Amino acid sequence: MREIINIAKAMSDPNRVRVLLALRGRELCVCQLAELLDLAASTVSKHMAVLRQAYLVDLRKDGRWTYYRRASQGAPERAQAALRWLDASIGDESILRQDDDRLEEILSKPLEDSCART
Amino acid sequence: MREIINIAKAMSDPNRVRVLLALRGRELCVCQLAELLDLAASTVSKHMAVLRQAYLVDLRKDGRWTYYRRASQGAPERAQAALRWLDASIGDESILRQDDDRLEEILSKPLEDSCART
DNA sequence: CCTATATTTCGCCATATGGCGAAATGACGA
DNA sequence: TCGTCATTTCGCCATATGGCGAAATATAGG
Repeated sequence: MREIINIAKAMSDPNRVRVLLALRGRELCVCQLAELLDLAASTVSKHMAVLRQAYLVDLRKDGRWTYYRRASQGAPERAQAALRWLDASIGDESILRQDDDRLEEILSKPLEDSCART
Repeated sequence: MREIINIAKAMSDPNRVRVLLALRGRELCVCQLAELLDLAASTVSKHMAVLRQAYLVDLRKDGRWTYYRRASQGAPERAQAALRWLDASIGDESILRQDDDRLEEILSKPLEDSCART
């Protein structure tokens, strides 16, 4: 029950859903996510902790950077199934298309442009 | 997106999850649910409005009573899929077994015993 | 019409949540 | 060792949420 609630809570915020969708097929670091969502890094960090507690994302630390990616095979089936549900249920919305465009731009430039942008 | 969020929010409260599980294969009226959860009827009513807005439950009015049941075929696929996810993901927990027992008892007695219990 | 009763709506309160900036932490490179 | 920078943690604020009881609504039955 606790796990179900954690997953549902994690998915009940628009910014966290946008993160999960942005992480389809790639990993992103906190400052890239912060730029995408236009939120403070501390806020993104808090969101990622919620997603992690639900086992929806995993992290990989590389030097100063923390890269988040979607939960993999090792994750509880509940969490994997929730991600499949999200992917199957999400519609075609302008904000998501905007995120896709924005992401492409973010990924095409050096990391320093996303981080260190005070 | 809005719909995804509504569904996730609806499933992010323990009492609402208990309701959804109690409604597997049957319909229940507000006072039966209130007795099961040991909550005020007004609180249950509010919970049911949240579930309804997410298209997870439907209602049928019969005289003074309002019976709620799980969303049927007519409901959005997103909602049906969410219920399937819940059923598949929920574990075997003592509170749920207690609910099952409690429900059996509630259903075995006349409706008046659940309602009008001021 | 009047009463009883099931439900919903309305106010209210306590707690949870999401946002920020500042401070703490950890790693890199000089 | 020191400074820089990405991230997290902390403290704060505004709003959302879940709970209740009282009042409003709706229906059954005198």
